Amino acid sequence: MSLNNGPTQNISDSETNSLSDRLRNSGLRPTRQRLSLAHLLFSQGNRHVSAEALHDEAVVAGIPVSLATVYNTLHQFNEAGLLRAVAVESSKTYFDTNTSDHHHFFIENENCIVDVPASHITVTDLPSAPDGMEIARVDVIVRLRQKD
Amino acid sequence: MSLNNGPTQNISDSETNSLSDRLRNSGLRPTRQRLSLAHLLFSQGNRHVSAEALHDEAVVAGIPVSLATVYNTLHQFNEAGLLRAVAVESSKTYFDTNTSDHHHFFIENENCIVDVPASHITVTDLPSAPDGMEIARVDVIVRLRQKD
DNA sequence: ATTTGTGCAAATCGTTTGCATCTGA
DNA sequence: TCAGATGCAAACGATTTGCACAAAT
Repeated sequence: MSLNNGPTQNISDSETNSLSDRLRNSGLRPTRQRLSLAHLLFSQGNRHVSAEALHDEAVVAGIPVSLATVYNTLHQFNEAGLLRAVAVESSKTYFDTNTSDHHHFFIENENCIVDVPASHITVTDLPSAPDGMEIARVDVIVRLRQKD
Repeated sequence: MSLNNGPTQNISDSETNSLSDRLRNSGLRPTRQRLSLAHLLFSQGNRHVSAEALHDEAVVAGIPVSLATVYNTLHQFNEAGLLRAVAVESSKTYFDTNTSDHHHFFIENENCIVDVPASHITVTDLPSAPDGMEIARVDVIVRLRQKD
């Protein structure tokens, strides 16, 4: 059993250690909250979460953390390259735990993001960036809707 | 001179008539506000405006219109296909007067959207949509940042 | 006359911030 | 110890909504 007081989830000591290292390597102190959130984010394969959703999850898992801290943490993880913010519709921000080069489906009436299967989608004929600018990233969003 | 009471802009009767028809064809009553906003939007080539910006423009042009009406109008135009909402990330929604199939540059520190020169960008290897779904649209956003 | 649109101000939603308190190194 | 993290509640900006009034057909 780890030293965490509340959480009902199980985090092995070895996982805690590797998460700690990951945070430390990004210049972030491995605090209880950050470790717990990292566990929720990174131990379940690729995920696309909003701040609210992650906060709800944490509360359900018995992790004491405020919404403000969830926002802080998500942004810090994003800046550290542990996560990637995905822009779909400007109301809510989603964070993708898959930071490799890939694209997304967006299911319009469910407000749900899914990775496009790897190796699919090729973008060609990219125009060159205007003078003094460079291309930071190319995002492709394939918007899906219910047929009929 | 048209019957509009306030606006300092010049809208010819023939333009008013064609805008009227366009609105009517979309099932929208050609009211003073909608005509004036349509004029601002469609008489200056391709534009990418936010609700706030358009409202400011209208106020400067002497068009009496409330911000709420600008929001309503933009959404109605969007639904009618006269405009296209572009989602980037800045927490603000931009509306593009170019409704044809094309893509965008997004200049990161200026929060500014620019059309990618026509005929550029080809997307291939598109995965097929999951069962019961169809592709509504494919959006490509080329994010630019200042070099160095 | 009836339906639809408009303005205003208040309400809402996602997100950020200020500040006192706590915690990890 | 003490910089850095957290929680809370209040502040915020963009957008929406409710309702009385005005305008279009």
